[in-house]
Amino acid sequence: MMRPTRNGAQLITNTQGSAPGTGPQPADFTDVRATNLAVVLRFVRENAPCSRADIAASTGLNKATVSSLVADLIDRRLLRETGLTENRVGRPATMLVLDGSPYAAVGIEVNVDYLTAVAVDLKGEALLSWRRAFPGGSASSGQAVAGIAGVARRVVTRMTKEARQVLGLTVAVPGLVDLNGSVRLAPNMGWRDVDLAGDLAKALRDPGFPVLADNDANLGALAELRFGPHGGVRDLVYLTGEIGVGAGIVLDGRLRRGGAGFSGEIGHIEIVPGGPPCHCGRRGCLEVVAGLGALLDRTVPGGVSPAELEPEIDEVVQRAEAGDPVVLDLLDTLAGNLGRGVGIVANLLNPEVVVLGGYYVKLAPWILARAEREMLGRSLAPAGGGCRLVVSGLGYGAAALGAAARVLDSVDSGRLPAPA
Amino acid sequence: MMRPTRNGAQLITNTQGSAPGTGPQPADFTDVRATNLAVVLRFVRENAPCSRADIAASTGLNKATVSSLVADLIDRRLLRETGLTENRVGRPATMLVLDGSPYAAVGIEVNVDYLTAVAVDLKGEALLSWRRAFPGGSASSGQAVAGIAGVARRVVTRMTKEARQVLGLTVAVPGLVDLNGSVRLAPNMGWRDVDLAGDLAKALRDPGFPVLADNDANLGALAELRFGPHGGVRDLVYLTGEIGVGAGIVLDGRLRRGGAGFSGEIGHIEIVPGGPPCHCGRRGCLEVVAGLGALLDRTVPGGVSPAELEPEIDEVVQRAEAGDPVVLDLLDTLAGNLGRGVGIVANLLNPEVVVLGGYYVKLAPWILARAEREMLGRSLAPAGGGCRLVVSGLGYGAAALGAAARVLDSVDSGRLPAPA
DNA sequence: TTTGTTTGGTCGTTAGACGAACTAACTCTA
DNA sequence: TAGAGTTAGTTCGTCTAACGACCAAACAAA
Repeated sequence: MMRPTRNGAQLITNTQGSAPGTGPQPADFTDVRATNLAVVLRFVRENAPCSRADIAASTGLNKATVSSLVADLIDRRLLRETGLTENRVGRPATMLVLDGSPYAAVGIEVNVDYLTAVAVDLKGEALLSWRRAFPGGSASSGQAVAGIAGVARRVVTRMTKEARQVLGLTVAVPGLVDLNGSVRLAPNMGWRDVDLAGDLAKALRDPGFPVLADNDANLGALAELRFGPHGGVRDLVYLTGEIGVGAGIVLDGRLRRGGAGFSGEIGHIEIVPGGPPCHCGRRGCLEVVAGLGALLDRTVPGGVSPAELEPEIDEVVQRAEAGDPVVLDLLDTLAGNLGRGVGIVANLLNPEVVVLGGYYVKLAPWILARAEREMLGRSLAPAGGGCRLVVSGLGYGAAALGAAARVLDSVDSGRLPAPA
Repeated sequence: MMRPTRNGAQLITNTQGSAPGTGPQPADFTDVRATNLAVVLRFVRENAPCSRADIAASTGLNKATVSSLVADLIDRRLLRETGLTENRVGRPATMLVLDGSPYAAVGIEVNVDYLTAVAVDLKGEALLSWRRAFPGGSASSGQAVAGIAGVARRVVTRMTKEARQVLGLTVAVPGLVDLNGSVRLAPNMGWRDVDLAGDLAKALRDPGFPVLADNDANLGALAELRFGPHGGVRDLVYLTGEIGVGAGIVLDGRLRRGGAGFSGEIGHIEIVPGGPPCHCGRRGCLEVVAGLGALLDRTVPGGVSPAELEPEIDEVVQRAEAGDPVVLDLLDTLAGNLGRGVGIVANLLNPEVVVLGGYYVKLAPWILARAEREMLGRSLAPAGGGCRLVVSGLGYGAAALGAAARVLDSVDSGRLPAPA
């Protein structure tokens, strides 16, 4: 019998952020139930299709308990029985899968020039993926919120038409977002102190599901954790590669936002003292020596316009492919500077993986190796403390996907929809 | 009635590190009990003396439950009733306090030139504090382990004479310590791949209590969290100020060690590109531009010997007090570089507090203000995202104290001693 | 003394995990 | 084709431990 060891002391802890200073909350039976429901749900997510017996064997829960938990989850329409049975000796098992049809999790990513909306089902499979131009940089924050609300409403009605209940909506923003979902500073958007989560909830008039906002890098990290090929990784850092550079930090399996929610601002760490000026007022920030703005400023005549970012990057890629020495040299320098930033992360946080996202993905063939060398050479721990530098496979919508993942995470953490 | 709100979803999670890849463990009643015992224990620690009724009112636990939990904790000799009653209307309360007499938590800090051993009771009050010369830098690791074991044995027999049961022993080491308590690299000690926790447990021959090892900066952070004046802070970074500089990172109330346990190696982040060479083979590391070695190299003729660190620092302090412009200038430069390092931490992790420990404490009058200015000027978030730079009040034994705190933490997390 | 207030304990209830026994449904073997 | 063996899932009783209600004890104030 391969009963898994339960390693001693466990504590019941708040999964959602609790008020600071509040001690750990006591536990009662409903917490046990919620915990075990979440355990079963996550197990099925990772091992579907599987039988009740599989769950009992792997989690260590009693068979009877598993049956009860599964019945509860089926009541809540989170799981579904498939008629399928395995073809082995003994009584055939009724297999369980996540029920993909009744629910949707919605994520929206806003940026200077575009807006991405995605909806996924419980399994994480895409139900909808929109990308449209969005004057985030030029509109007032009020107009922007109205625009986001409009898109959100259309997504919700679409989901409702498909008979899906929306479990939640999260918005990803490139900027400082506090723990209440209020945008405190988004330089590229020109926002300051915009209560995005609150205003959006108001604009949606009691939507019946939680509305959250978070930093795009944080949500990118969540997307990698859930949808990326990083099985079992609990310490991961995601780097956005847009005009700005931000980091999403996952340690011990959860996003770490810092005291005010402003962690991950790697873009304004000084990498080259006395280097080129940054719009933040300082010099030599990672963003200006390893961000895309700097690269394009020097390769594209006439400077960068956010709306033209995509074709401009493509031009850089083409010139790199053609062997243009100027571009190759610029990319190599960028890679070196990026590697120095990654080295700082590796030394300070010792993650298992650092994932490069955004436009870094397209540039990876020319920057990944150099940046990784640089990181390894700067890490005190041998072999970088086991840190790998990899490229995201999620494409541009990573933050939007992560915003949807944020909703699924809260379900996985025990916020289950009520039974029918 | 001021019943505290329990905010919805809670999950039972492993408090001790679980095997990577292992999903969250399911919960049962014993977990609820362990959680609530720990809640009561912590409440009494923070609010002693207090009555059962106080506990029930503040934690939200039922009075009957509190009575049962308290009885259990008294059985385990963790709590004690004092005859004291409050002089108010109504029936007088029997007050509860932590029982300081039956247990001891032991922490040992080894360093290049000295060794510190402390023992504290459940309340965190010092029972013993030894500091002695220790040839950590020159002895072989085997000899060092034997020496540490000798000290540990003497501490344990001393505690046994006082009729105290030792709850655990933790050793703080300046270097990379993996999650199993094995020292992978300690340059200043000349150690590599020394299974300190294991070897020490062997040398103590089945001591009957857990033996752990961890990085000195990590444990310094724990000491600040428990014994420092940072009430309710959940995001804190501690910086050691020895020959090397290390960081201990606490996020969301717990130490974050990274994937392999090597987080916090801030000392070898490049602060001054092309700066002075570091013993690690690179240049311009924080350690050489903001560490004490660099300072002393330039103020004390003939270089630094670890054994003479203390008097040499004192000399620097005297010269600074006397207004020596050379020393003041060096200190200002050091403070600037240190502030750049702290700025990196503030941008990346957004802690509420960064605590300067070790010899930085003595130098604080000349470095704190400049370093904080530098940090604030480099933080993207307004006002440093709320980050404060402060000086430790714990003195040199911080890591040893933190090592003992590590033991108390494991008690607070539910690893209670068995009832008599 | 009486009345009110607070403490802390007892008792019965309840949620929910667990273990054992049982039934169901299949494959394999003789 | 008839067991025998094997695995799946359910039922039922047990047990742990939190909870709510009630109660006695012990004091202050009137």
